Amino acid sequence: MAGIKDVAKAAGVSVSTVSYVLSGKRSISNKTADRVLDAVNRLNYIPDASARKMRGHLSHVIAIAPGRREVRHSSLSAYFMQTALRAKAGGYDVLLLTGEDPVDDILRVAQSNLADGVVLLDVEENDLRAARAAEYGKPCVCIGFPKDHDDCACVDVDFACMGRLAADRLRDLGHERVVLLRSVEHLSEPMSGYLNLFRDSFIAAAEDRQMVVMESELTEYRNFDANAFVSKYLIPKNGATAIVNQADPSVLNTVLGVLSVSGMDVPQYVSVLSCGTLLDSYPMSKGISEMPITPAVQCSRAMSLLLGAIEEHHDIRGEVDLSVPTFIDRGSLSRAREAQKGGCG
Amino acid sequence: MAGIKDVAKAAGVSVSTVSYVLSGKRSISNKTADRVLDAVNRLNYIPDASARKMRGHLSHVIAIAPGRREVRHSSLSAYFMQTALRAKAGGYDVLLLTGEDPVDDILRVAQSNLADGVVLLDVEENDLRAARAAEYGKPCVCIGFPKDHDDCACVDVDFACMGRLAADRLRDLGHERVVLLRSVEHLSEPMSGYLNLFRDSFIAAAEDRQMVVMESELTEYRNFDANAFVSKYLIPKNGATAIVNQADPSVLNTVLGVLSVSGMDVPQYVSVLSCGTLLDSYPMSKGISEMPITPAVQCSRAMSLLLGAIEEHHDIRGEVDLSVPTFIDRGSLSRAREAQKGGCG
DNA sequence: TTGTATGCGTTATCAT
DNA sequence: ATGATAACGCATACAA
Repeated sequence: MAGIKDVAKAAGVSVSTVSYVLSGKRSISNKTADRVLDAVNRLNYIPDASARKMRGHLSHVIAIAPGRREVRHSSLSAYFMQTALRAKAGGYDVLLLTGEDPVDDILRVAQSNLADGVVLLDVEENDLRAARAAEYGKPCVCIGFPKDHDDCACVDVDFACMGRLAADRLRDLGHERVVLLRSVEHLSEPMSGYLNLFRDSFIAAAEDRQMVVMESELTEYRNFDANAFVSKYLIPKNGATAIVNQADPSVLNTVLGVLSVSGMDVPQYVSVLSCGTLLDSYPMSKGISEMPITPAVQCSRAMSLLLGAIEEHHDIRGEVDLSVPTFIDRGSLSRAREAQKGGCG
Repeated sequence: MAGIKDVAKAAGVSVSTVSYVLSGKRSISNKTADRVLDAVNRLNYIPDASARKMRGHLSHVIAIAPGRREVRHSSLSAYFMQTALRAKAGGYDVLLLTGEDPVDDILRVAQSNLADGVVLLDVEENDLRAARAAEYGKPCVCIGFPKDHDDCACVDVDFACMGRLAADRLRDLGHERVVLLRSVEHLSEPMSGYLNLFRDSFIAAAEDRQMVVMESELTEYRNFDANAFVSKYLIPKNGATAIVNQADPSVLNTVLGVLSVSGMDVPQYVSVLSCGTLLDSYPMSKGISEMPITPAVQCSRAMSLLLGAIEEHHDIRGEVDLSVPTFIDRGSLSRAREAQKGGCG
């Protein structure tokens, strides 16, 4: 591993000249610059990251902390990769923490200056990592919305808004009876914040609009019975005309299979709207319209905030950045079947 | 951020005493040790990672490099997390690279000494990252089995062996006609190495054993038609008595749905064996026996090799560590239906 | 048992 | 336009 001294020697100049050629922070004659760059290439010189940091006081590394690792989270790698991409675009690398002893890990990498900032994933309503953000001594941003966020910034989709938008959209299509399909993830306590944010807001908005909301039972994955679900909520005369899905794509897929076999076409017989999910990278048996989570958007905003805090010394503590939910039409929504028959409901 | 000087001042000792108290590399009187540790706690002192590294020449960071990010890979986060866990157990942190410009990224972090070693994920048969491992100047281990692995170590499940074991197991149960279910991932060129390793070995072994292997068409996810698959390969008189699945769990799930609806019970009518998949964290509609990929095992071995190379200066270039496939019985295998009727085939 | 001094590889501040 | 050198925070060889 050649160092700056070797380059200087090879180019016949001093170390400071080499440094300045590389940083461009003062004017250098073309002749010396060429000699230096030539030596750099010949020796394959790359500055040592630690030594560089000792002066600049920035490691150009941000830490990313997933939640407890036992939480099933199929979109986790999307958040990892998007964070890494955005970080790299800003000249940063990403350090991946494990999720066990989350606070300890964050404290260690933050206080040892291994990382310049922290991104928190899988943030729960009562999140210890967020609550203790003040101790990190480094800027911290949550992807999610913890109750106690005095010392960190929060970036998330506006799930309360999503609930209202979902209710509006279905009501506008004449749906008056809706069933909410939820899956096992909800069984773990404390429930993941955003799922409940959406649920509560959706139910409130739906009731405001005189809609009836049924909720599927919460079961273990393996015990989920799509036939029972369809029989109970969709077949009866007063069954739902629309499904709002919050469950795992696979659970939804199973339901779609039963609907298909039973001749209950989507969207003619029943409309389906999936909320807070990420279906586009997932092989669904049928296109399902969706108000998705948006890892790319959230990670991008999180990195903007974080880099602003690190490099411009912005104080981002307590900042909240909720983004308006997007809607992707994949053709699984239509007017409610009664409304279709009876006219403009 | 308190430094070692602050601690020394607060404890009324010299910096070297503080350093030695913390490292335990020479004996210290209890009295001073207590004073120092007290000061350390009071000031919340954590040594600076970069300064420490300047002496030790180890950053205690390993880089993990996923393949091209557009490759769908639902188990990616399992590899990330397992690597991070094993690394942390050895006192290392994990730096997550992005997958675009893979070689550039690796060169940068390796040559700048940001990372002490490299783990390659999503390794393809012709993998540029593995082929150029010599340039990294740091030990490198692949999870996967590239053709050119002169300059890195390889850790993987022995997929060739898995193919033989799968053929044996089915043949022992009297299955003579088997259909191989594969999914869209295979469409991208070059095909992911391990999928083909298994396929080729399975087909060869099956033919050795006088079995007939059919292969499902390769289609896009959204175009996969489970009904057509079942009609074509399972319903005919000379249809398959067993399915060997290499496809995405969701694709398999769809097939299981069709089988269930058609009254073709698993395993009474048709046996199912899933190979090279990771079903246990996945909500299948029915338990499926499996010879799975094993992220925890591979990551653990990869880290052992890597840390040995980093810390004991073992030369691991060219080493290949293939682990014997495991079998998980979830009750989806039984004797072939003809064999059941006709006796000991 | 403890303290002093040096060096790790850079960058920035002087000086030339 | 270029060179010499101090300083970053720590670990260790050496001195006491």
